[in-house]
Amino acid sequence: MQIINYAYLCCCNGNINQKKRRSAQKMLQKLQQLIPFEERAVGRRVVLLPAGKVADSVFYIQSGLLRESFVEDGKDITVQFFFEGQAVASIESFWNGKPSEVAIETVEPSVLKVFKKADIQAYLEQHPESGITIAQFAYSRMINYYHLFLSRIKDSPEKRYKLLLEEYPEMVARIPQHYLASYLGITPVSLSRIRSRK
Amino acid sequence: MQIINYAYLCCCNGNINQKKRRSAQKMLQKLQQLIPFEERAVGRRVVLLPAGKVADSVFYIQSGLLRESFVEDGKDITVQFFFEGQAVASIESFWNGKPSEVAIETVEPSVLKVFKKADIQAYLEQHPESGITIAQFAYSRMINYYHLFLSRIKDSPEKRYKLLLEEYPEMVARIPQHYLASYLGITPVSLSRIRSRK
DNA sequence: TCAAAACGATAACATTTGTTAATAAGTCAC
DNA sequence: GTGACTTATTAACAAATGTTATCGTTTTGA
Repeated sequence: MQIINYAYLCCCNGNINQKKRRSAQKMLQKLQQLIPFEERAVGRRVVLLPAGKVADSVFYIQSGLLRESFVEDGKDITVQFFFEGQAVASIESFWNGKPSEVAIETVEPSVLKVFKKADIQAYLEQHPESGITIAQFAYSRMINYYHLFLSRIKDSPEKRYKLLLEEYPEMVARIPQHYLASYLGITPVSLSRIRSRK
Repeated sequence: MQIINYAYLCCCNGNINQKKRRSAQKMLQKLQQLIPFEERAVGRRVVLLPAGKVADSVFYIQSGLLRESFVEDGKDITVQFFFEGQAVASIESFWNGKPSEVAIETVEPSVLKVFKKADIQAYLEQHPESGITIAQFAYSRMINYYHLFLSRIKDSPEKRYKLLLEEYPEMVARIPQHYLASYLGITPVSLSRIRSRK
């Protein structure tokens, strides 16, 4: 059971539906009794993990809104958003111990539960079946990025905005437009135009 | 050792450098002594796995050139190319047993070694340490898609073409231009223009 | 070998997005 | 509250790409 928990802890980021999110939250509640964590309240626009730093924590979002981003040619690009009930880490950095290519920061003031890598590792060592855990985690993350990838290359920015509006209206309503634009791969000006032409 | 082999069998797709490819090929040679396979010679434009079908094979490319693609709004979009010495499967379908979102087909006439899922599973069952194997496989695939994803959202089509020309000139030389265009996310007409203006 | 198909270049025009700038409304911190 | 900053809209123009079509050339497959 803990195996699934951990898979969810690290996997349930990305745009997931209500059912999946509730399921993941249940799992994460149990997990919080197994691995120690520290609660942390932060304001908006606080950088939790700067690009270039090695990730040593997983952030569970009690309340608030986070985003994963990077800067290329002076442009700020948003990769994903994360909401309450989800868990976030710069996964490649977290597992490799390499500097993160992406930054993680708050969009809104947030309350987080911070799990340290050392504590997670200690837990995994006590549970040898964690081999399956890691596989599930890595696999789910792969699927997540795969779908993000496909959505970017399949559709025009305009179509992607419309799909987002249909499927995740709460995202569109809540996320500042210039972040949404960088997530859609366009400029804020262009997003404003798309919105205005119906 | 077999663990790493299998990881490579499934991971060494994507644009990898010469060193990595040689290493992977060595691994795959050993692997061919462990898991039964069938050799298959096919012409160009042969669909090995149609979109919608469940993947039950991994294709090792003895010679030739394959591509992974899907059709959206009547447009044919190339996700990745695969060359000799690489192994290919529609990974999500292969592991989930779900219908594949993508098709796999030959670009050039190719000679393939076909490993059946049942044979791979039988091998994994005989080697309980395969837990690590699957993790490595899934993780590597994730990194692969992650970087494909980042390259798509970071750079303009023109910049991506130039980078491809610098890093993988053999790809540009060998792959028909209209496939390259769909890989870069543009029309053949637009690629032709980019090439002509320098 | 030869007809059909595939491929790539080019042109003309439409559409979309980027860029820069001005403006107005909203928010935050003091 | 108030001034500074942030955010979103709109306009005008530039740049890039899409769309459609034509035209040689090459390749393919029978």
